Amino acid sequence: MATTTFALVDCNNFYASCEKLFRPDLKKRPVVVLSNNDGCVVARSREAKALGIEMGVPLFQIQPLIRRHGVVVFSSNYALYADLSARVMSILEAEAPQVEVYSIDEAFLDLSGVANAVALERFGRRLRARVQRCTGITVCVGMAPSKTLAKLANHAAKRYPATGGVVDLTDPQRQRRLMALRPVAEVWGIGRRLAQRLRADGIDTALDLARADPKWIRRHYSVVVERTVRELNGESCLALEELAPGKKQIICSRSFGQRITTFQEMRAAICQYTSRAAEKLRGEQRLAKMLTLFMRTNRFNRNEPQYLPSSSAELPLPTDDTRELVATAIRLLNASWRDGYRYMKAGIMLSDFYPPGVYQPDLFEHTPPRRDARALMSLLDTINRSGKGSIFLASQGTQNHWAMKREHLSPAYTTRWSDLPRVK
DNA sequence: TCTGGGGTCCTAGGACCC
DNA sequence: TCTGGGGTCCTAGGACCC
Repeated sequence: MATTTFALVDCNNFYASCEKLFRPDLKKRPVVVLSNNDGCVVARSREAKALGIEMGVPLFQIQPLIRRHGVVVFSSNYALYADLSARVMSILEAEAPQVEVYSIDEAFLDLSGVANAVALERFGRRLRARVQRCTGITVCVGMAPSKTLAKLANHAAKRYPATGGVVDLTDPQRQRRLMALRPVAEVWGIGRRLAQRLRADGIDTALDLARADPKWIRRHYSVVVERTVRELNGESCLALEELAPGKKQIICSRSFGQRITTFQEMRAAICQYTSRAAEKLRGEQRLAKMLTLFMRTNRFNRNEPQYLPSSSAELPLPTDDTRELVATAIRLLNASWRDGYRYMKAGIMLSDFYPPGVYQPDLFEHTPPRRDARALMSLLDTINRSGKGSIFLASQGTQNHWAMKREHLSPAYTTRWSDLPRVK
């Protein structure tokens, strides 16, 4: 049997690179991209990393650094990143027979067809050059017999410039040499908590983990960590998944640009989130039977009274009708709202999904579905997708001063005609 | 003053059934 | 009055990922 070879292709500093793409003047400048609400740093260019700006750090904590070094700051512009991501992925799909799009900036490839090490390395370099030429985005490529090792190979490709951004880790000797150098926390699937426990057990490097007894690991940790051990030893336990499995839940939640203190504002926000979630649900072609609502005060402020209610309701029948879902959300809100708190964040979650037409109601559930619902909802989605304007329920409100803060937003260079970059 | 959003999987414990 | 053991389903919480 031929062994499998996976490649992990990962875009370098993806969001920051996207922003730089249309601003050649920023080529050598440190650039950071912020989370929603301009809260935290979620992407840094190479120059920004060199300044010691950490992933996830709140913006206000690095203001002095930003001023001192002239760091250029962007709000996140998902329309831009999603569009560039699609371009990168389409190139990968043209070059490899099987591709799993793992996230917005990375994909696993099945390279089992590529015969030997020389060919693998050449394949990686060609792929990298092609993505660079066609999109302007730089990627790194790691190749190995399991996904976990391919991840590790990719890290090495990023960390060691001498590799030219491509690492073939199919050779077991080479795997061990690299694993001896890398801390266990860098292994895919080992987060902060597990790394801490593993270190207490004397497992410091990736190689220490690879050499641990899988049975012992299973007993003291979990089947997940056991699988990681096997993967580090070149045994592929995680298959390539070309078709994304259907979602099991849909969440729509946001922190507010300004704290919410009134019921009216909260109701408008909840209506908006629920409408958006219903839209996503219809996009998945599913009906939901369960809706959960949650609200949060600011957990970072210890001097403030805290309130974090969360409640769920079952719909009489699975539905994707915005009006029914909004009515249910409002019912939950009425029950859990308390005056006197400064709410920082709220959200709703849809779960317990059914494909249309299969749900078997019992004898006593006979609320007839609204007959016009299907047509109305699909009309709503068509209009809102057309880009010519949008329609929404009046309850969503029109004056949302709590809306998301995006003070450093770049233009929609690739998805809006009026924002097309001009060449002078 | 200012701290993201959207997901998945596993496990332990309780309820319930035979 | 004595009072088992095993299976399944559900949920909450924890851990991880990007």
